[in-house]
Amino acid sequence: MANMKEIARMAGVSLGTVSHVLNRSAPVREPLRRRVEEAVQAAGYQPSALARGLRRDKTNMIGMVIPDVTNPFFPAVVRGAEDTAFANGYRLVLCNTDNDHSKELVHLNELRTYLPSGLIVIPSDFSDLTRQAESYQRSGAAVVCVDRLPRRWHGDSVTAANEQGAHAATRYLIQLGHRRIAAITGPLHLTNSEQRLRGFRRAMAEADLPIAPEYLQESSFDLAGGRSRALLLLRMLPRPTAIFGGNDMIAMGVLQAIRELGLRCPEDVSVMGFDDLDFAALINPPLASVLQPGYQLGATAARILLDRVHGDGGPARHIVLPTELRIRESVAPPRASEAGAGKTRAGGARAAGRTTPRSRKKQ
Amino acid sequence: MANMKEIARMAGVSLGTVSHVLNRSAPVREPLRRRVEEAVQAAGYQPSALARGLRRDKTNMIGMVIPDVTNPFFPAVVRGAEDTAFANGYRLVLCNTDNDHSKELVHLNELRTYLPSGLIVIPSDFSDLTRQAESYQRSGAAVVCVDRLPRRWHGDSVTAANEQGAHAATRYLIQLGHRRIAAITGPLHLTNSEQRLRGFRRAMAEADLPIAPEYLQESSFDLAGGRSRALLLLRMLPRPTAIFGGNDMIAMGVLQAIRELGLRCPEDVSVMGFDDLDFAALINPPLASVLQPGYQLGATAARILLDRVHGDGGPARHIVLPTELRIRESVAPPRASEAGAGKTRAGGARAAGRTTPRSRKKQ
DNA sequence: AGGGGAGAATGAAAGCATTCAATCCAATGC
DNA sequence: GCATTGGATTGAATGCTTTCATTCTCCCCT
Repeated sequence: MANMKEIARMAGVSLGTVSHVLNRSAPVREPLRRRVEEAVQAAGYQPSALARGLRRDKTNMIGMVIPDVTNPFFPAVVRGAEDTAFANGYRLVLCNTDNDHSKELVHLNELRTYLPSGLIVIPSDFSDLTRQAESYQRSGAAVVCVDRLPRRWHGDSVTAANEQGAHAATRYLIQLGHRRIAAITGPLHLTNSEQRLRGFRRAMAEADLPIAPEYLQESSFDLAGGRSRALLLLRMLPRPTAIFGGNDMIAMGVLQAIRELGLRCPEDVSVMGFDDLDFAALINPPLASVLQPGYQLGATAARILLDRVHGDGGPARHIVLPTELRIRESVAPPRASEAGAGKTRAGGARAAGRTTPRSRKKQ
Repeated sequence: MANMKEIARMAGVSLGTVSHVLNRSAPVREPLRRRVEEAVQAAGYQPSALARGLRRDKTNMIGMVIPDVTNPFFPAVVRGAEDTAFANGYRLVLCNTDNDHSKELVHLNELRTYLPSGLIVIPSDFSDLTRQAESYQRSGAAVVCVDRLPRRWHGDSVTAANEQGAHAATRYLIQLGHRRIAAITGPLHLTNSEQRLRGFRRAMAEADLPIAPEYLQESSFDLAGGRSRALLLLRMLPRPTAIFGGNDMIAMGVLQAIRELGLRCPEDVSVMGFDDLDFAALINPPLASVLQPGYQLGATAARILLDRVHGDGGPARHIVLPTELRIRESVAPPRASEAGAGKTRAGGARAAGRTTPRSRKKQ
């Protein structure tokens, strides 16, 4: 492919002029500009992204570092980021960390050599991002943190309203009449898990409901963890009438455990998830959940990053996107014999969440 | 960050020597080599990927062009490719085309300016990849096609055994005693859809079963399409006793339609999917499906690409990875009154597929 | 008509690593 | 002991674009 010198020769102008036409970095008078544009057309010339990046000390790449694309929640975040980046001429380099902070470190170090404009990171467990980000920022690259934060993070971040979401979900269960509500949280060293737990606790406290310590189980964010903790919970006496899962995978595990024990959802146990993954509405019974706007999370992170690239030097922004309760058939009032004494039967609760159909997958 | 000249100065050697130490491109005697390595350490030096790529006319990036990460089948492919690429020092630039060939074209053109080592592409509808790939290959970049092929594709490819998979699935339904089997295919301009249909037809032909034309429905690869086609099929008289979906999303739509009409699966209608997405085993009833090795698809594509980069100039490779039947509760023999006259009740059929638990998601 | 100045165009330098032809050295062979 | 050979080392050239100091034009004003 032709290079810029070639174009300059063809158009009979200097290198600088070609560059100025290409980048609008200086006014170029009509006749020259036209000649350059025609030469570019004729040669099918495209500037080398490498040479450009080398010279400018910055490329239009954005490093996207996430635990695992294969995890059903993350693709939406990636897609949101990619769309926004793409629309602005930026490209995403995708890195999976498997939640391993040493693998994350490798990616972070490697990525630097490409001089990306910035990084969008969903931190791994025990991430060292805070320190790494400093060196990026020193070299003018922006770093935005998404979904969960590493310890001591003070930079830009975009997260979901985990606490509110969990609070609303728990409150809904309480309004339905549940009193013995258990929770299976995700790993509590993750800020999002911890926030969800806090929301759960707050709702329970506000209703003056005690939380039996054994009703609080910590699990990994997966189906197996949810299932095993649910098996424990479901065998306790008295048995909880509702279980709040730290995410939808956990909730799926709960549903599985319920089936295995010959119990029924929602008749015997109500189940609430978190994330509202696509399949939540599709399973049987449809899973009530707290919608987390994955796409928006990614898109917003990219937006902030681009603002930084374009010179926004303001203080760190901490965007918290609203969550939304999606009520579905996996939650129902407890059996009459179980209903909280004196509690009304969730008169207004039904209005708290609406079920909106979602489906737009194509292959 | 320091550059190579700096390192050369620190180590008291020439630029060339530093380069040779870094790339093992020529032997360097111990004392010098040590001095260079120490200088690299001390300065925390990392070569600039941009300068390197510029000089070598090739970077260690791989363009990964897919329809949509958000589509549940693709993340596994991406992950397979990323793992293999990463293990060999390559990085993935992710591009979503939304199945739009003009968007694909934009990506393909843009990507070129990064001088990637190659491209892994799941072609969009009506992709112009065949032509684009030529120009890549001329410049020494490899292009590998995955999952489906654009028209007239003669380059490297990695696909699943779509025909065999569909054949095995259909044969299984037949062996269960079904005779009126309908199929809802994906878009038939996609090679994978078409191959699955061919497998379906072959199995039916081999059993001397006719296929009523109205039992063959074409749909988009999504839930809505599957649902609407299923509603048509389920209202036909005689009603099919089994429906084979072109992928799992379509099959999900079928299940939904069945429920809506007050029918039951598998008692009234058996349902078979294709892909074996993670949720297939988790829904109710668990969905029988044809496992497509998404991760392997991606990993193999990356493997081939790397071989090409390392100089494999052999003829185009067309890898076809085996699919595997996953029998689950969504399929069962038809009601006794429906069973094909003279057909045995699928004695050996049960052995044809085994259900293996799969779950390893973490967040 | 001459001087000044704004705007346009130029081209060399910079940014960084790789490669190759040339040089250097030591050891081997005769 | 000298020439030859092969391996080790060097440094200039290269790839491509952006930037900036400089030069050039042309117009306006006095």
